[in-house]
Amino acid sequence: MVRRYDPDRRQRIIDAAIRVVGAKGIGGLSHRSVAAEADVPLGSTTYHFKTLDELMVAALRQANEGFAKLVVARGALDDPESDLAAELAGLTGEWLAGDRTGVELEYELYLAALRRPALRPVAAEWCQALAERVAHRTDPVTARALVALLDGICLQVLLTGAEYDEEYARDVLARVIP
Amino acid sequence: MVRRYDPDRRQRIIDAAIRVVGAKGIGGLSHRSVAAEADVPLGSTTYHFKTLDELMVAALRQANEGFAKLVVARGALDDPESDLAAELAGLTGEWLAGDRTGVELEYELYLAALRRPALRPVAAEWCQALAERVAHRTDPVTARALVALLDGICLQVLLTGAEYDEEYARDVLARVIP
DNA sequence: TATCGATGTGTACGCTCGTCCATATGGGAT
DNA sequence: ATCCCATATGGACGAGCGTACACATCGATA
Repeated sequence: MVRRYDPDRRQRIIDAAIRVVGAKGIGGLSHRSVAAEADVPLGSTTYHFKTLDELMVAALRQANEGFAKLVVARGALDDPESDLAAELAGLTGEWLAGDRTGVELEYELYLAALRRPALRPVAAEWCQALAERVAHRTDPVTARALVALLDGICLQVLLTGAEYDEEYARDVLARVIP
Repeated sequence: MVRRYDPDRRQRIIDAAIRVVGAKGIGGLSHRSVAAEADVPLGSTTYHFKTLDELMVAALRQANEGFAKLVVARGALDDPESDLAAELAGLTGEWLAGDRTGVELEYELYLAALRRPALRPVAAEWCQALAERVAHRTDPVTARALVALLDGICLQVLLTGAEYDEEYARDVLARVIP
């Protein structure tokens, strides 16, 4: 009963949900775990998000924006003269080098989307947004392939625990570009 | 109390687990759901598989063999004169065209392994087995890239619900091969 | 045939979960 | 100043869960 008026409650719940997914995975996401992480009563999470899907969509959509911000902040893909393969490889390297939470969360989204139709649009948004951005520098078919290859490379890194090899990534990405 | 002696009990439980994962996803896998699917009492699943991880590993490892069988049955990747990109694209097409259960299960495994260390080796087995097989026809670096690209393409198909475009796959795969 | 260990069975415990709801509160519209 | 409704709260409910355990059964071995 400490905080009866809390205008940012909803946002804080979303932030807490992202932390929970980062720490315990999507499987660990529950109204209760989020409520505890956000330090709000259970009823508060169920009030703002009637269903778990609703909460997941909100959290993962916000997480997507995090990656988009990295792209913009890096100014990547803007310079038409730059080496596209190197840009993508570097961008991915930066992404993987930073807080892995965001990366893992992104691919957990993929997993969840396979089974939860509610998440499909969010997953589609993410890869389409990147593909469209890349398409400015090449043709749509190549852009799609580049995104697919990057997905595969990231997955291999996450699954095998191997170091991300930026040079390797740049090399094989370059092969895809006609 | 119908069947007191049941030598194939363990195998039937594994088969049931695969069906459960196919139908409800890894999240729907539980001792109870598998017991119901296999038509055995709860205690039977906990007897043969002390933990859920143990059951999942057994089920997913068996599922992996399914794909390997497809590769062998098709005789793919054997003829050194054939078009490697076309072989891979065709193999993937056949895989995606058949019972989607196996495909979805494979990627659920992939992504579940992100959070469950027990599954990492099984996931690694799968992609390494394919990569090694492909490596017979090209160099290891290229093989790894081909597998990554295939993973990305499959994910895009599964997530967007789009048709698998074998021609497109063959094209971009060919670009990766030096 | 007697015995033993592997296998099968049923149940119970304690936990977390999603969901729902009656009630309290207070900011903003009137 | 008053009232209304969005917001906040805490608890209750039933379901499903993993796990553990005592007991039953049976094949194999001695």
